[in-house]
Amino acid sequence: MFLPITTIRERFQACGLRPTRQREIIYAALASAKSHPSADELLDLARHIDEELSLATVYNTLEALCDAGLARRLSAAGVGPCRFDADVSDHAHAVTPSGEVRDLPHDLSRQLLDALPQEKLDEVARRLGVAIERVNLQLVVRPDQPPAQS
Amino acid sequence: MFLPITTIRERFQACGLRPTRQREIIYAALASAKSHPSADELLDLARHIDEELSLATVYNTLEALCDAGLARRLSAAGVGPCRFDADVSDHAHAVTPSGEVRDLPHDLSRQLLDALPQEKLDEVARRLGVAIERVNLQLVVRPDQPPAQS
DNA sequence: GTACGTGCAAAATGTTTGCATCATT
DNA sequence: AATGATGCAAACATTTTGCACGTAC
Repeated sequence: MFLPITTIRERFQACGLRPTRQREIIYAALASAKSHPSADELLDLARHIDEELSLATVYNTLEALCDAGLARRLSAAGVGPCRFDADVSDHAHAVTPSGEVRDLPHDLSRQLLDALPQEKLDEVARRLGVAIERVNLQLVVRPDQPPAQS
Repeated sequence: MFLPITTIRERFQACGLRPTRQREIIYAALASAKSHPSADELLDLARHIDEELSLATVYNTLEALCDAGLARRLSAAGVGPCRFDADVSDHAHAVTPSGEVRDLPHDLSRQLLDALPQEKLDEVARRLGVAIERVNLQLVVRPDQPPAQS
């Protein structure tokens, strides 16, 4: 469930991040969360372990993690608070109108992302005069099952 | 440059939106903007025409437009204010780390989106138990830098 | 006339910052 | 010891809301 503390420290060291207790707790909580928590939700999770943790530290830590490449900011349809993901591998998301974000099954993420022709991405880069850092694929979805209410 | 007022009114009527002066101005400004303005930027644009327009009306109108399907909310990398787009056709965006959003050339948008295999999207819908409303494709880019040599 | 839209200000929400203190190097 | 992180509160940025008034139907 939780990443071993040694793994966390190795990753921090590799990025030059100081391994403070708070950062370790926040990163462990983010990495173990199946959802993509907001800073606020992450504070709740992390406070199960350290009652004294502050929201400012959560924000500071998330920024440090994103800068270091250990986490990513997710833009959930432009509504609600920003969400975070400790899985920095290329993968696609399903977002609901209400701002929930779920991972796609990893094999499908891969198949969809691999379907994008590299030469077209290169052409975009050339025509816009930019370098493409990564591809962000979101499927905007709505639940199939009607909520038994009229 | 600007949509004819008759076109705007037709669209509003088709959606059941009351054609108020403010809404017409805001929609015309949004539709004519090549960028993807935030509510605040849109207020600046629209105030060239109506000095009295309020930010609350801009937000209310943008929500009405999005609900009516005449505009879309863009999630610009999770930073800064929400951005809006009056082009509701399927197209991809390039987003910079600073939160700027540009359209991809329309032909490339189309080619990239068409490359996603429909049967894989169907499989996602089936496996997640959702309906896919649309596909959101963003290329995270950074301005070109001199090519590195190896 | 009724229902809905507008404008203002205030509130709510989400995020960043200044600063004294504390921990890691 | 020096540098950088934490926690608190206050500031800041963004968006929503309550309400009196105005406008479209």
